[in-house]
Amino acid sequence: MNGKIFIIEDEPSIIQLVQHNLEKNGFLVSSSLNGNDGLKELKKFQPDLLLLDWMLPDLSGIEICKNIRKDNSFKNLPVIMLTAKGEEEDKIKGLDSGVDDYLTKPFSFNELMARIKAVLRRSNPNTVSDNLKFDDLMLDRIEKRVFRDGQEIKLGPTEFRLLEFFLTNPKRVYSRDQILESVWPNNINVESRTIDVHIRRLRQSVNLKNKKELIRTVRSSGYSLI
Amino acid sequence: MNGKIFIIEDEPSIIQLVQHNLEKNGFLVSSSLNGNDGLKELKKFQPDLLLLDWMLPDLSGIEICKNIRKDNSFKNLPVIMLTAKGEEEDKIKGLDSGVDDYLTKPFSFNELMARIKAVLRRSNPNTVSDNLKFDDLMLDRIEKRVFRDGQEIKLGPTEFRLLEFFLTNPKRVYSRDQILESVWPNNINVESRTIDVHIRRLRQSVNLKNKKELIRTVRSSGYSLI
DNA sequence: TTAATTTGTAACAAAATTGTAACATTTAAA
DNA sequence: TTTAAATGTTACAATTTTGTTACAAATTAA
Repeated sequence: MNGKIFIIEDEPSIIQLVQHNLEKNGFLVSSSLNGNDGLKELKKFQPDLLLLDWMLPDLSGIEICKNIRKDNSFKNLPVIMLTAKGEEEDKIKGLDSGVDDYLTKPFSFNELMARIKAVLRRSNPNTVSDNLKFDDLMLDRIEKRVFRDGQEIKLGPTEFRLLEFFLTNPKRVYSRDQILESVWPNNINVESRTIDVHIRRLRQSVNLKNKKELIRTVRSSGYSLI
Repeated sequence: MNGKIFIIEDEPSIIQLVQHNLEKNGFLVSSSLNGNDGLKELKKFQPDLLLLDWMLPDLSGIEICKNIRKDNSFKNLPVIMLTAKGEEEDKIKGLDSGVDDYLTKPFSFNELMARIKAVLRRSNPNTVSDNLKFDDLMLDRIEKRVFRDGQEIKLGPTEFRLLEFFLTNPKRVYSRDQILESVWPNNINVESRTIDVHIRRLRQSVNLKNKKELIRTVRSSGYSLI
């Protein structure tokens, strides 16, 4: 993941949280606490996407947005609007003014990330890559392929989902219940021991010869990547 | 303002000035005058941030920084590097080596304070990671791992829970009944002497050679960390 | 359709963990 | 000092947890 994201938001704690997490995800981030500063900084920063708060101390998000659209170099800058609860009735107005998406506070970072990806994929596919990497392992979510050390590994559907799940939080230990919930369809019921068998299958595929073990067993707790 | 800050800097007058002012601002501060001492003290002190001089009599700031990053319990310790004038061209190198920010001497205390705040603000959301620390011991609840002095210690499930329990209130003495209630599943019944055996096992794992005893026996009362 | 792949479970093997008893050592009190 | 209580230590059998394999049912591809 790469690309530049600019944030105009007057709540420092939100900026902090979002900025930190976006940076962890590989984005370059800059921000302003009010509209006028934001408009100036924006030109310097030349972002690929703008996160814009609805309510700002000086200008409203809408005004900023209209302002931006007047500027030729920002005609196509994607904007995601952040609105506080209770401003919902204005959503349509927001979308009319050239906003690409909106998000109601409070929101989870995952939600935000999903929107950002979706918008960026439309406007600038280069900035989004859905590859999960860990150690010498690489999982391509789009093409549904897995490589270790550059060499492709063939996985069955369940093994793929299992590995994908672990890769979203490598090193973290997941219980069998957590794994079941996240990797198996919501309605289906399988024995928790079934996981052990799939872990075994995943291990067999992933542990190419002369490669170190990738899946750690944590007795009485579950499994994790390592 | 609170938190612990460690300083490695060979100029006593700078240490004095900075330490005094930081303490006035509510920080707990400790320091060393050279790299080797610093690395040792660091482990004992478990700071939330490190101020690191670039030029030291023994190791360079860069070397120390690399050294620190190798240690699992310090992977995310924020570091602010202090460089003397004329070393500016090395700034990028400094940032590459895992430094979070730098400051060129001479600097005003206000400047330093602003950087510290900024860095801590960024790293603090990270500090919510479920790590329990005590002395040179670190327990990662997410990854289910324990480190002493940076070195991993393998524990069985019960030993892990036992240590986790003690770490939530280190130094506090717990009776065998309290330990039983909190560490063992609610329905199960075991002899209170069983705890002694598990304490013994925990001690054996945790007391790496040449390390001081971590678990204290309080006769007729129970056990605690120390 | 047939063939191939994938999936869940049972059954057994292997390994790790656990509780307890028995004995040793330390500590505090008499 | 002697004695009793508390704790340390060790060994071991029972139990729990996980690894592994085989196989039939279900699903998908050919």
